[in-house]
Amino acid sequence: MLCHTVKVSPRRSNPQTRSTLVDIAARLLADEGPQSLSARRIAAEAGTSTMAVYTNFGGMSGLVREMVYEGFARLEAYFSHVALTADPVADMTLFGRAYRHNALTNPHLYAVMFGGASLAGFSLTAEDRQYGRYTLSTVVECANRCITADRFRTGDAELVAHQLWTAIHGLVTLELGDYLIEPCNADVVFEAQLTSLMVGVGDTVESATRSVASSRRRLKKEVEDVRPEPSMEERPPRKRTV
Amino acid sequence: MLCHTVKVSPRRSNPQTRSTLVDIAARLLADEGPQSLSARRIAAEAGTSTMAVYTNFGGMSGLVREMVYEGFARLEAYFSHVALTADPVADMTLFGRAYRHNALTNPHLYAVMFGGASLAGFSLTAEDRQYGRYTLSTVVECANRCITADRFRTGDAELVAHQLWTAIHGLVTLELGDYLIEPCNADVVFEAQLTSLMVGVGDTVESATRSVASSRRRLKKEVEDVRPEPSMEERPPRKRTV
DNA sequence: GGCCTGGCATAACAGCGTTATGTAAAAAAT
DNA sequence: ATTTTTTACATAACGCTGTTATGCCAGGCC
Repeated sequence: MLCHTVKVSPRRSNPQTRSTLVDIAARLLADEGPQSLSARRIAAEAGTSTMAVYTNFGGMSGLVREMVYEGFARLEAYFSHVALTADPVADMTLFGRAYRHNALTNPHLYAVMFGGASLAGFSLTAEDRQYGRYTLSTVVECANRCITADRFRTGDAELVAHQLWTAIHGLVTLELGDYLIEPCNADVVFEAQLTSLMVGVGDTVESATRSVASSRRRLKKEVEDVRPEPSMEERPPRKRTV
Repeated sequence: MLCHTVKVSPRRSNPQTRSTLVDIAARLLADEGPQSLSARRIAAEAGTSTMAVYTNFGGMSGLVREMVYEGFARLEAYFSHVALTADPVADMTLFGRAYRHNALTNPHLYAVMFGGASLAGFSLTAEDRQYGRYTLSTVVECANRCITADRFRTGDAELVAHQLWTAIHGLVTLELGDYLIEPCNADVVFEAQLTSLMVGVGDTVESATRSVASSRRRLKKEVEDVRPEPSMEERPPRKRTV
């Protein structure tokens, strides 16, 4: 008979091991790039064997997926600190700034999340992408507020959100790829693009310019100062094996 | 040694070997994706040893770089078939369509060129990126024509070109990453984005809509029907061993 | 107490990019 | 025409990768 298999729990995995592995992997990815992210390296720094990666995550792909979820959570955390003000277009452009800030803060992770960078044979599943797409719902709501405030022309908030998302994503991707240099450096293109995007979907040049300037002023306090709080669980102090 | 198979080994730089390797590598990348692109696999399919990759390209990075240049040339070939008409905005949006068409036709190659996908430890040099950025000059010229025709507001053609490039690039990247699904599929977002982008940099909604529709009609004849001519050298007939 | 079960260490396997070495053929020099 | 030099390529090895088969042994259950 196929298993009503059982909840006998003989030996629980060390709860520290799992988070330690993710922690180290994230640090390696951030500090030394995707090339240095190997099961052996991670295991060595964690003081375990490579098997820990397989019992905890089923392989390197599982560990990378864990980090991707962490990355989505971090992006959402930034978004959650964007205040909803009486100027929805300023809020919208601040979402754009938050998106870019998150990408520049975790460039390698961002490349795995959205850039299609294949890390150790890892590739996103449809479910993973749905997770990522879900983050957009905040932006869709903001687009709705822009429409009801008569700042945006179109009635399709989801479509507008996708247009803004893809545009900002492209800028960020090329910025991370060192494609944007003087005189059209990333900052210049980004600021111009924010205004153009708002105008493109219906705002006037004057209003858009004002809102973009307003969001620039709000950036530091509402986004950059956000501390990356421990997202999944409390980070236990690093385990040191002798 | 009883190597009775082939006698085809002129010692001075067999001209066939080099192009055969690039040819096979390109086919592997296109048909089976980046994972299948290994020196051993390429050498096996070419009937040579892996050393051929090193004497001809200095390593896998060199071979990948060769393919990237080929990819740039192909994009430029598409661009060169965009006619310069009396409607510069229609021309401009046709450049956008050509850009997207090129990316969808060579998705894996495009990912290496612009997406920052690291293939076998390959990464673009500043020179490589300059090569890629050079392709933009055609778009900059077109932006200039849009400005002098009073269709675009801003005076900085290079900046406008960068805005359009990054926006379209982002859409294409997310499309290739399967992030754009119903109801906001890639086609829907792309068409809406083309119009919005033109409006964003100064065109009126009516003119932009007309020009976008015009470029849609021109797409097949001026872009999709372009045949990928042999770019680097004449492709010799594939050499068959045994 | 003894079960088991499952986390993890050890070691092996297949594959990767790369390189040291050897060979033989083409080009150059005689 | 012969010798010398050059160099493309084959072979095999090195160190690396992700993954897995095996075995030990620490725990929660009986």
